[in-house]
Amino acid sequence: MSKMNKKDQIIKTAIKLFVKQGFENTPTSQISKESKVATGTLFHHFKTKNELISEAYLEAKIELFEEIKKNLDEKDSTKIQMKKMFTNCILWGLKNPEKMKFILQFISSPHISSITRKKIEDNEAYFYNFVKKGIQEKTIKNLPIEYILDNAFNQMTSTVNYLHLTKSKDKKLIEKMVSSMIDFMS
Amino acid sequence: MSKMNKKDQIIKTAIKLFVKQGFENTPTSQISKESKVATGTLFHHFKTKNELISEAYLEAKIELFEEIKKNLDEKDSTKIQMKKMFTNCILWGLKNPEKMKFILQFISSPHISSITRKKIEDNEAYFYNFVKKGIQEKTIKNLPIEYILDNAFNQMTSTVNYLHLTKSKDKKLIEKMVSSMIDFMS
Amino acid sequence: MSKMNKKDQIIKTAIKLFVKQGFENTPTSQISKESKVATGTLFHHFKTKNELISEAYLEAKIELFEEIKKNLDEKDSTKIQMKKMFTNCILWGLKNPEKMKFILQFISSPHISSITRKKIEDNEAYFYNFVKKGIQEKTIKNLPIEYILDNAFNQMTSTVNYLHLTKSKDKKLIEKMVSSMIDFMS
Amino acid sequence: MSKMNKKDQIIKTAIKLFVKQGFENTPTSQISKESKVATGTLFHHFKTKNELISEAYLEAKIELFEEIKKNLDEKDSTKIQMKKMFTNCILWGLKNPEKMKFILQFISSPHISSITRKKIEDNEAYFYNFVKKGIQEKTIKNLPIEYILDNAFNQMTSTVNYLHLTKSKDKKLIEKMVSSMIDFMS
DNA sequence: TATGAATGAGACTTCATTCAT
DNA sequence: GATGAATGAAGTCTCATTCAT
Repeated sequence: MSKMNKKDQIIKTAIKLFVKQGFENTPTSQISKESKVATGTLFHHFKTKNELISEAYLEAKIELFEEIKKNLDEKDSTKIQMKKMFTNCILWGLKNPEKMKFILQFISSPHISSITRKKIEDNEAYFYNFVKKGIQEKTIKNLPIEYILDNAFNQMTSTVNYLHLTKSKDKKLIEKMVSSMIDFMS
Repeated sequence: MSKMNKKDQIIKTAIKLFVKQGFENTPTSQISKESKVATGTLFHHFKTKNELISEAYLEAKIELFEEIKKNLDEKDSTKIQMKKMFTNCILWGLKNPEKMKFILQFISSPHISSITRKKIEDNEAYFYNFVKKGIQEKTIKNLPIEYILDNAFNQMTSTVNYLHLTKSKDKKLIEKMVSSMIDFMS
Repeated sequence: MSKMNKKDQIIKTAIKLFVKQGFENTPTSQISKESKVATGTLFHHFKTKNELISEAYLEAKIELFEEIKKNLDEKDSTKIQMKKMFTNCILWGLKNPEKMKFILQFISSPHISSITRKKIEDNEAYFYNFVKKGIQEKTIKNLPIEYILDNAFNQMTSTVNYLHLTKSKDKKLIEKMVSSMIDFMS
Repeated sequence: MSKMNKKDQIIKTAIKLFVKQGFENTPTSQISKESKVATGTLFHHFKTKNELISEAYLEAKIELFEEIKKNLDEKDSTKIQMKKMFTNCILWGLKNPEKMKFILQFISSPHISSITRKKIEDNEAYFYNFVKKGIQEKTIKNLPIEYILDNAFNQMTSTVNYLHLTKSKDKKLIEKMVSSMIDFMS
């Protein structure tokens, strides 16, 4: 048995189930049962189901952010870094297609508390600054930063979606898609 | 007040509420109450809640398709037609932000029946052929057609979303966004 | 089977159970089961358990009021009318000791909605005016009317309680008690 | 701040909350939180929630009894002693409206253990004997002693309640009320 | 076509109490 | 004495859907 405490065990189970079934179709009873804790334990750690959803979402989103930033070298050119980030994201998305959908689902969900949104925005600051610098350098088009970020994420979603649906792992194709996204931005 | 029949009134209310609250958080009872019809009436017109959302989705999507195709001249170049379509879509989205959000929200919803999906695909054929021709002409990048279409729609969503949030009607900005999308595609 | 509709059947059962067990110890599930209706039916007629409690309370209280006013002759002297009312109340209380306790229990309950309180006050107006007239005639002591009414009800409660506990039906004793109350008031 | 120990702090908080919300609507968790002790601490001092209310009730009632007996002079006439007692009670009630309400609310609560009831009865013996003597002397009406005691307490409750609600401190009024109660008894 | 009372499975949440630390 | 995470039975309420009128 892993040495995970009950709260973490609940979050882990919740993510797994939300990803598989969507959160509206995942009763708290199922989460507690599969976490092997009592119903009361879940509500001891999370006042409401929404609070659990928020925390689970935050955890998933932070995982993705960390993944995107992996192996980034600030000495590389903006374009190369962008390429790396897109690729990181797509590869993670292909390995975790359901988690990717899960994150997408939540983007405009009323379940996410404003506190959680704030924490996510803090994590997004890194990307915000990256784009800002790119615009200043003229490597990235002078469009509103929020627009660029949102759009980039949406494009990655389409990409992962397509690759997943067609079960394609064609490296050339992925490269072409990434370069298409870079065309959009620069 | 328009002389809308009960069925249309129900669809209109449903879209409004689904967008505001999400599908799972909108009881049919609320839809019927706000439509000023009896609960039985809703189920008289739509066998199930899923059938209601499927019909609503189909209706919204077809309206959008018609709008995008408006004033298109086949004698124009592919690029000019593309520009017109993007612009048509964005303008419609700005005029109908709720419907646009609704379409976005339910793009990959498990509640939309496969029959409805099939009908939508039939309507999408026009755009599919448009892209196909563009690729043959080499005006559009040689990427999978489904990917291009999905991506294009996602980009328009981001765009409408951004413009709507910032309440911007800046024509120059819209033009830049449209040209960015065209860069992506060509 | 009685020709009572479901709503009335629910109220009747609720009063019976609230009286026997107290309302905090009476689950809505028991009420619906003993009323032979579905859980949903109870909540179709009463939005919340509190709404049911309020209506049940109102019904019991109005029954008592009607009972107190029974056989009253406005041509009688104030004292004779008072005597009749006290006696009516005590006899009803002895016949319905549980209902009497139920009413008492609720007097300052937070479960009773303000709408219900208003309706009860309307019904109490009769007694208010009776006391007012008595004070003007100098048959009743010049003390605040609300005070007199509340006190009178409390005294009747003590009386019913005592008689019930000791299982006494001693007519002489009851008469003495009534005359004691009248002494208090006049 | 007084240097109250945890047990007393719990009782004090419990009384306050029981009066405001009722027994059934006051979770032990709220009591421990507002007392700034852990949940376990509450159950360390009181085996069950019922034991807590029993102890709180006993404590409040004994405090009241002591207060009523204050400054009593056995050489005074029964009437004068009665007057003093009524006045003592009313004044205490006005100073401690919450405790007074608490006592009233739980007079016939099934949650008070029979052991506690027995202890209270022992304390009531003083008043029982006082009334008994009064009846023998013919200063007090020949009615059942328990009835007289219960009724007297109920009347004081009404009185305190009225004075508290109207925020009246009118000495003349209080005197009239006291004399009304004495009329009832003698 | 239209109505709305009736249904009952199942959802979320509460809460007194225990126990290892 | 003091702590607070853990428990799980039981409570209130929701909601898509049906059906007699």
